[in-house]
Amino acid sequence: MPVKPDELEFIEAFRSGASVVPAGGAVIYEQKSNGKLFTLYSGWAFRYKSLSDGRRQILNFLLPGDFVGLQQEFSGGATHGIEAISDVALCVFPRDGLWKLFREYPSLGYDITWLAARGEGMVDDNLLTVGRRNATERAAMLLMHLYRRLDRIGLAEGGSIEFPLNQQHIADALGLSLVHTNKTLRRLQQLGLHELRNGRLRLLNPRALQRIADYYETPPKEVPLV
Amino acid sequence: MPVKPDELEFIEAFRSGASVVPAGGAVIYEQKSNGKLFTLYSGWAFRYKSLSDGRRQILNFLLPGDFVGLQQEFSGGATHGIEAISDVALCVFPRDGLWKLFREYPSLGYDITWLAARGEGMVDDNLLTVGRRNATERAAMLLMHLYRRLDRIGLAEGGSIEFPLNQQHIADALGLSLVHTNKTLRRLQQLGLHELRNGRLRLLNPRALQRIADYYETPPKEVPLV
DNA sequence: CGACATGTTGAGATGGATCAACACTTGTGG
DNA sequence: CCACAAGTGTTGATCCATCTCAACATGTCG
Repeated sequence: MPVKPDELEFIEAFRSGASVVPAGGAVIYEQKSNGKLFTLYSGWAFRYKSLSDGRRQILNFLLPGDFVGLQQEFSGGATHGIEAISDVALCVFPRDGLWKLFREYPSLGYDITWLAARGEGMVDDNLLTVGRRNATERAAMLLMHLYRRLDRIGLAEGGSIEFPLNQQHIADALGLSLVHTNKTLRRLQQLGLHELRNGRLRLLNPRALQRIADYYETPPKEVPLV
Repeated sequence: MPVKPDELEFIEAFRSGASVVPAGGAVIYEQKSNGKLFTLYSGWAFRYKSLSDGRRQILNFLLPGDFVGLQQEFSGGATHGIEAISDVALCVFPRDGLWKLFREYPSLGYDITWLAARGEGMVDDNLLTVGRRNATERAAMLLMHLYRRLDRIGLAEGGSIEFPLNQQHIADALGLSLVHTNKTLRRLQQLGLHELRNGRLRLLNPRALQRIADYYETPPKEVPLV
């Protein structure tokens, strides 16, 4: 979506810098929040929460254009971590400038709210998946969902996308064990529904996948960029 | 939290009216969004999503002071329903006035973003619960969580709260079957951890419940009211 | 009184967890 | 160059938490 020049200027001034986090590194730690807001420029990351005995749940995946950090800002202590999956480039904003942004550029505040609401919508979807879909449906859901998101931001090339997740990531996102995740993915692959090789994902039968997942395309909407 | 008089005035003008929905009624339907935003004045409700074969997942419970409708506003079609549990009183805002609100009263826009982010934080918690906690832990979590929320808004009286949920609601919130939910709650009750009678919930051993759920109090934060 | 929603309990079935190997790749140091 | 450790993916065997099916109890409301 287009941004007005003066807004862009303010964003430039607002941001406190860019930053790069290597694959596997922590963008923010689960315990202590660091007072920052981020926009993801490139690479993959994920938000997660974990229990004290180590069980971990991935809340959602972050792709280029995604905005994060608001929950940290507003929810008291109950917080989440963010970890890079591939090398990641970030635009960093100081959190305490947020109010100034709302006051001086309400349109940007509106966009940020938009992005936050969209993020919540994605977590809603994941909660439905984890709460009510079985393992096969969950896996199909994940593949469809990620492919569509990448496709929508123009990162699908020749019917396949970069796919840097390992099976542990997938298991933690779907609320399944690692072993069962492996067996489930394997089954889908042997049914010829998808192909996962050399870090790229190709959907061989998207129609079947969306039917299994009971997950149908919704009309795309323009997304603002902050 | 205090609201400035002129803000209050704008809110009064902004809202398109109050509304009442009887217990069991739909506030908004899952399929068609109705272009409205709500603040819950009194009563209990819940947001949910369901699969086409009827499996249903409750995303979160809505209590007095909660604000809803943003996800509808921003996410394309993928939407949720809202249903009243007890009789519910609502303050209704027209959705298309939202931009005007951001522009003219950035502080209110900021508050709304706050509330939206807080809502997302709650869904994050539920996703961790459903994805990684077992049945006993989930039930303990739900009881603690709801008790604390009611307590924080001053609706706990004499160590107990109103509790209008039936076991089907609890099952749909926890991602469990109805039967297993019943057995799990029964076990907790027989261990003397809580008491559930005449539509009221009393926590007899909150320390044990929070230990089971691995869910500890976070420092409360002031919440804006819109 | 019967119809209906809700809660309770038992028996049996099963999807997914856990445990245990093993294969393959990559990077590291000797 | 090889030896080795570490990370990742794969597969089989077994276990158990939860689901499903089925029955019955209770209360409410017409």
